[in-house]
Amino acid sequence: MIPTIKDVAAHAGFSIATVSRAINAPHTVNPVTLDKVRQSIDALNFRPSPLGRQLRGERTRLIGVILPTIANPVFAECLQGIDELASAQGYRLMLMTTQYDADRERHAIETLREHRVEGLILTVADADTHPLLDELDRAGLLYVLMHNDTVRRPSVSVDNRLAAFDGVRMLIAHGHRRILMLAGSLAASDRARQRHLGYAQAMEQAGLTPAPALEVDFNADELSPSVLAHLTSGPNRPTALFCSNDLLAMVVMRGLRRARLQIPHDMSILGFDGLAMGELLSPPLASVCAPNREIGCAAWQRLLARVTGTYETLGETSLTLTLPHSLREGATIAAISNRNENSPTHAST
Amino acid sequence: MIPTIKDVAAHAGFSIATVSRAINAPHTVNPVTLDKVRQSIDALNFRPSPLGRQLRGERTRLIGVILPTIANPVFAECLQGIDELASAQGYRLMLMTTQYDADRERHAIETLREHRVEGLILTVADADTHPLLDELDRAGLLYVLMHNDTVRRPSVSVDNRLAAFDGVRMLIAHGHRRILMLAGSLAASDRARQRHLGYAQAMEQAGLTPAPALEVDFNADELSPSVLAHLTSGPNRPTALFCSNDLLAMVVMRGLRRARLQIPHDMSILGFDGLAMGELLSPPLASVCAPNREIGCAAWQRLLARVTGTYETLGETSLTLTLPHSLREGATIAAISNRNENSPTHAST
DNA sequence: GTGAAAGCGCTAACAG
DNA sequence: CTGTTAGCGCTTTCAC
Repeated sequence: MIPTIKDVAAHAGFSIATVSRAINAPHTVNPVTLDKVRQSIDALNFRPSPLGRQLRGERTRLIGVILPTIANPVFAECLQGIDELASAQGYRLMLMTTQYDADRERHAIETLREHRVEGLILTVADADTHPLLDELDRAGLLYVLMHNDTVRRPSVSVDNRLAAFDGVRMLIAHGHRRILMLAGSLAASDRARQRHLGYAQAMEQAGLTPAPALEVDFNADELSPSVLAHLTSGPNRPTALFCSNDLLAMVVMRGLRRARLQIPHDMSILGFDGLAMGELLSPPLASVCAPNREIGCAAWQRLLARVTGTYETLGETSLTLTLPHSLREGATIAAISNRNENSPTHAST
Repeated sequence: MIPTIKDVAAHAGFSIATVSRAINAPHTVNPVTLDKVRQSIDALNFRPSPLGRQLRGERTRLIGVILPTIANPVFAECLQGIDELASAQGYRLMLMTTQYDADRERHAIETLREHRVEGLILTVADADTHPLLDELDRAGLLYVLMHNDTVRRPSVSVDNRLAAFDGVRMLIAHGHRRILMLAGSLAASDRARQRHLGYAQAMEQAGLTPAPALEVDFNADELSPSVLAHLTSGPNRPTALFCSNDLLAMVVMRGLRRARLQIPHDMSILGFDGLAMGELLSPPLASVCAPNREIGCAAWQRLLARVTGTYETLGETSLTLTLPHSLREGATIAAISNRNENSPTHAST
């Protein structure tokens, strides 16, 4: 059905070796022959099978991508960056998602290794303590992490601690003093830790007391009563929330609205990620922005450099690449004045 | 580096054939032998190379997925559905995006064919007139379309015409009479056409005059002056907008807000797609909802059924599968009363 | 400049 | 029950 090199050889009246050469080393074959072979190739619409090549020990031009989920646009944005460069450079992507599940991560890596991917671009929960990454190191399978905040492994990320620090300082600059950090419930990720660290440092620098991150169930329709109590009751209720990612911020905002709190009047919100979509919200979501697409692109470039052995020419010495973050001052942050901070709308209705 | 079946054979002291049998037909080999072989497999951490199998003419267990983009969550949601079933059933996904570009579509299909994918799941702009799909038919490469609205080719979709019809009737039921449809600028897609048809039918059935779809530049930060003029000026300005997809609706809403229009007070908005994210917006986006994830799942099932030749057992006779749509009555739609519909906020300020 | 042949990892006859 | 062998599509010596 699909023509093979044999069919071309037969059609052109030459051996398969000549056809192969015509494809891979045109200058080594007689121009007349070359022309005939090329005509046969066109006539049969032949494309060499990567399978044959791969088996022969050639490069597979296959890169594995392992992401927690693509439901979160952060990862979709990274993937866009990777995909763009990959397809432009003639590489294929094999995609697997894990939902942060260790079994699925293991399975994904195994599967992709079987397929002889030349390298892996991935995001895991916690890079430093991830046993599978040690295995990859041992097995010599090249990889680059995205968003994982580690200095021990090849990775591309923002400085999560510093970025969170800057974000929370912005909240403080707007007059907020009681600021709480919210995190997803399965959030034992390295970056969530770093972000909390940055939060704590910003608080302490301003003479404020940081609190542990409050865990929020990502998938629930409403905020849990206990969380809601934390956020709304008492004179010590927070005036601003720093959410460990934008999607969480959106979920939290919905929960607050349902509890009749107005944003930003009754509560300011700062997210993290800088989802493109955040700018479309009303009010536009303030966020600590990571250049997600660029992170994908950079991860690709670094992986490819290592795969092709041209890593040194990149002029990079360190294992990790830290891309600059930025702050999006969306309208979900209100400046606060001391006199009205304790009288939320819902209390007065 | 990576162990082959030979290494296992040598390690276990049997022939490669026995090893192969131990893997693929354990019952045909002596239990004692089987045990030894399995120990060697574990010891060497051997996993059979799909390459060898594929080359041998076995099934590749590889499915190609071609999407316009993953920046639009509609497609990300579909992909989630596909991925979930695929990985559960031991298939691998090869993903390529096209941005609706014909060259990239061609290239994606070629590439995936070279890799001997067993089938293709894809979304194109216009399925009926797409020459590449005819080629696939001719070449015997199985595929299933998602979201494309056609009866001529295997596809899974909602009834876009009917869904739009229902959506616009909802707008009419809320008292709207001047309803405009907005579409993305490169929107010569089959589903956009069907959605406009549904819009037009709903309008006519209510004795109203449908207008051609107004094209909006998706990527611009602001709505163009000419579009804005259409939407805001004169006594005949629309009171409701039917946007051909949710992302467009979000862009349009931002544009309207920047023009100082309040939603839904000054303008009601209805989207199409039912993005999960829409419910997180404020106000929650009203939308004609397609079950995107289920569309992905169904496309997978149908493709797999055709690939494995069990299509008949699905009990389906028609080429296309139409999944039910639903209406999400978000707060972006206001009921309208005739007396105030001509005095938008911005005119009175 | 071209062809014959080996071999990549694996499965499937076919022998024994 | 197990081993030998051919061959999947391709590249690459090695002869000619």
